[in-house]
Parts: sequence; structure tokens; C-alpha cells
Amino acid sequence: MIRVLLVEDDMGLAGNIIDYLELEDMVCDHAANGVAALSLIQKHPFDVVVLDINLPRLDGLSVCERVREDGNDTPIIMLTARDQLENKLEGFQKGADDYLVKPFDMPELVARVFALAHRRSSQVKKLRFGNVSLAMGSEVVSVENVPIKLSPTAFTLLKALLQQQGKVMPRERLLDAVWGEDAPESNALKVHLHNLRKSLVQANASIEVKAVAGTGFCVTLKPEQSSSVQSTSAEPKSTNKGNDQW
Amino acid sequence: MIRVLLVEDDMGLAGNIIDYLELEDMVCDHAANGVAALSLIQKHPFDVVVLDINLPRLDGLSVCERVREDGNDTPIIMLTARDQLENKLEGFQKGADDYLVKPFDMPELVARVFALAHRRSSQVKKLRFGNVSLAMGSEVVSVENVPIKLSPTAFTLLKALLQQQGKVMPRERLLDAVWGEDAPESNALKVHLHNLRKSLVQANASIEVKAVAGTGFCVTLKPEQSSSVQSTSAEPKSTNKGNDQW
DNA sequence: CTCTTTCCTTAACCGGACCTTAACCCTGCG
DNA sequence: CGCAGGGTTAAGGTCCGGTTAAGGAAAGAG
Repeated sequence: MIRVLLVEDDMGLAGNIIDYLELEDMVCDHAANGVAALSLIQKHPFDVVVLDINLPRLDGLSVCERVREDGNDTPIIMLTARDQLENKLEGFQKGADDYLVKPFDMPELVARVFALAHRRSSQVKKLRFGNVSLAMGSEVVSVENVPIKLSPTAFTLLKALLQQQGKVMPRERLLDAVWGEDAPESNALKVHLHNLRKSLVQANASIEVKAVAGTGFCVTLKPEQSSSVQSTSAEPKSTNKGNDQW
Repeated sequence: MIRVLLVEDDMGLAGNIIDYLELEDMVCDHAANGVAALSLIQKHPFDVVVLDINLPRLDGLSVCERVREDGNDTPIIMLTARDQLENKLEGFQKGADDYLVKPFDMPELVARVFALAHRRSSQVKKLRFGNVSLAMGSEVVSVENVPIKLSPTAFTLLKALLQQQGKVMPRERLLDAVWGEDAPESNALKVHLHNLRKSLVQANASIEVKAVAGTGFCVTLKPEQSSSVQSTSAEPKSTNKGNDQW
């Protein structure tokens, strides 16, 4: 859910924009002058501020400047009727993130708001399966949004498996994904898989890694476990063996 | 110093742009087709990518998409002669950060490159994290508004880490931030990190610097050392999996 | 000009995380 | 029973980050 602050004194246009943004499931707040805008920004966290330059009481450029001086880096889109280049440059110089010239197409505003709002949560792809999510950029795996720790190799393994979206990954492909050309000749893969599985159950993940006889491995949703959540102590391991169809 | 990758097959225009960007002290790399661009992006960290949509071998939209799928969130500015709105929308949807329609004014391109490259740095004049704040102008770091003393290198380190907003900073990027091209070959980084950490705990900062596996470092809020610690069940010598989050 | 201070670099060492290896276990199947 | 395929566990070694101390350069004070 994206929270937007629109700062625009032309009430007609403002209403129009708000309607549009709310159609996209954004939550809009509105200010009609610079002073009000500033105090709202200082008080509430917004994902994006859409800021007209021509404003009563305190112009948009000054608002932007003051916000930055506060150490606030909320993304700001400048809006103006004036199309002069120097105006744009000044806007950027004051710390604006984007600039749009009126009149503009609503879908473009929406797109730019999205682009800025999502930058922080980053538009980077995430892999999900059950309650597990893996962020490609930050090399972090989370269960129920709580980050867990995995060794680099276990992470690579999980990523490779997750990328298969539940399909079977041939053993050979897995080896290649982790070690490239020269894989160790021992049973290192088994060990790393074991560690990965251990980490997953420890984190209460709702997925598990299954072996498919003779071919490879895949991730699947767990059959549903009702047992309590307590961590610690190594319970008798699931001597999982019912893994054969085929 | 800003590193830009320009992806443009029109060599005349490309040269023109590069000249302009280099006037602004940016370091430009260039690719003339999508495949080359992709491999450069994967191999080398850039601050901004300026990406034409019409490219031989692999079009700009696809390049952008692939980059995002790799978990790479390098800012991307799309460039195109086509001015159709839908084209813009598609660009944003693939993960572009900005969009510029040819022909454009060079200063505007420069401004947008700056805006994207500097989003986390020069735009904001103060960086905060926990009870630590860093004023960009005065080169002063404060904890709870009390200024503390840091060596120049420690300051640079902290600034670089703070600019990442808690995200992981690859080791190489850190080296680059402090020493530029020629980093010392010894373990100087480790030592400076150590000094920085020492200063931070000494000042009672609520943040700390953490190492991430084989990749880099990041700042995190301290785990909170409250008195209530009822970790009940005897966890005998677990291999510290219960990692404090960040 | 010299003494002092600050800070950067380098090297050596420690300890833990991580990977590899190998031996052993369990189950299903012929 | 013996074999095959996977699972489990523990030992050893390597690599990497953390720590510490010494030496030297640069900047400032007297």
C-alpha cells in the first residue's frame, strides 16, 4: 500500500489526481500550500510526495529544499506548468527525484509514483514459496518476514531450487548451480542439502526439500504440521522416507 | 565519482552523450547492443545505466527485465525515440527508474543521472540511523546529538555504510568508496572497520556494523540489550544459528 | 627545525564459520 | 543377504573476519 502526499493548490486538478491515484489503491493525503505540506511531511512518513512548484505561502522548491535539509529522503516528484529547462534543473538540484510537466497523462504520473515508491522496497525480484521468501539482491532469506541465516552454499542451493518453482531440479543441474564446472566429487551436495533442510525446519518454514529417486530434488509445501513451535532441542528427526513415487 | 553505463547503438549520439557526461566528471562505459550491456552490468557495478530501448540483439526492455531478475537494482534510465505513453509504462513496469524521450536536452539527462546516482548521498544533508546522525556538510557524526570524533577514514566508512540504508554493501564497493581506484592491499579495511566499531560502542551508538558472509558489510540496529532474558530451554552449544536479525 | 600528535598502513595471530571428506545408517528391492 | 540411493553425523582443514601492536607519514605546535 502506497501512501502519497499531493501538494497542489488547484483544487480541481488536485481532486482529479487524487481520484486517479486512489483508483490504483494508493492512499492520498493532500495539502494546498507549502507550509502545510512541510509540516505534514515532517510528521508522517509518505512513500512519495507529488509537489507542485507554484504554491501559496512557500513554493515547492523551498519545500523540497527544507525537507532535504531535515535529512528526509522521501522521494519527491516535482510538478509544474513551466516547462523551462532551468526550472527542471533547479528542481533536481534542490533534491527532487523526478519532474513532470503539466499537462501530463495520468497514467504516466501513476507510473512514476510507482517507480519511486517501489525503489525502496526495490523492484528487485523476490522468490516465494510457502512462507519463505528469498530476495535476490540482498542475499537474504526470510521466513514469515523474519530473516534467517544460511551459509552461502545453502543459500545458493535454495535459490536454485526456488527458481524451479517446485519443479524437479536434476542433480546435475544443482551441482552446476553451486559449483559450476568443478564440483567436489564427494557427497558434499548431500551434506549441504542436509544443512539447508535443518535450517528450514529450525526456522519453521512451510516448505521442504524432497528427493526424487534417481533424478534430482525439488521444493514442496509441507504436508501440514500442527506441532508446536518451540525451537531448540533436536527432536527426533523426521526420518522422511515416503518419498518415492515412480 | 559516478560510473555510468551508456547503452546506445547510434554511435554518433553515444559519443555526444559520453562527451557531455564526462564533462560532469562522470566515468562512462559504453555498450552498443543489449547482450554486451547485460554482461557488463552483471560484471561491473554502475551507479546508473542509461539504456536505449531500440537495440540490436536484445532490446532495452528485456535488458532491464533481466537485470531486475538477477536481483540487481542499479538505477536505470530508459531512452527512446518513441514517445508513446504505453512504451513508457512498459518501461516502468520492467523496473526502469526513469524515462527520457529523444530528443532531450543534455542538461536534463545529466540532471536525471545525478538524481538517480545521488539519491542516497548528496541529495540529503543528514543521514540518520538509530541514534546516530551524520551531517554531510560539516563532516560531523553525532550520537544523541552529541558530536563524537572519528578519524577521516572511519568517517568515510560510516558515511558509505549509512548511505546504503541498512542494505549490504559489497566489500569491493566499500574499498572503492574509501580509497577509489587504488586500495591498499593489506587488511587496512578490517582495521578501520575495527576502529569505527570501537568508536561507535564507545559513544553508545545504537547501531553496529555487521559482516555478511563472503560479500560485504552493513549497519544494523543493535539487538537491544534489555534485562529481560528468559531464554529458558537449555540450548546446549547450538551453533549460534539463532542469529540476531537485522 | 624539532617535537608531538594523529592517523594510516602493515603484519602477525586468533578464532570461528564454512566446506569437504569419509564413514556409517536406514530403507527398498532383487 | 547384498546392493543402491539417499540421509546423518563428526572430524579436519581452509578461509575470512576480528584483534592487536608496531612503524612511518603527515600535520600542527612550540
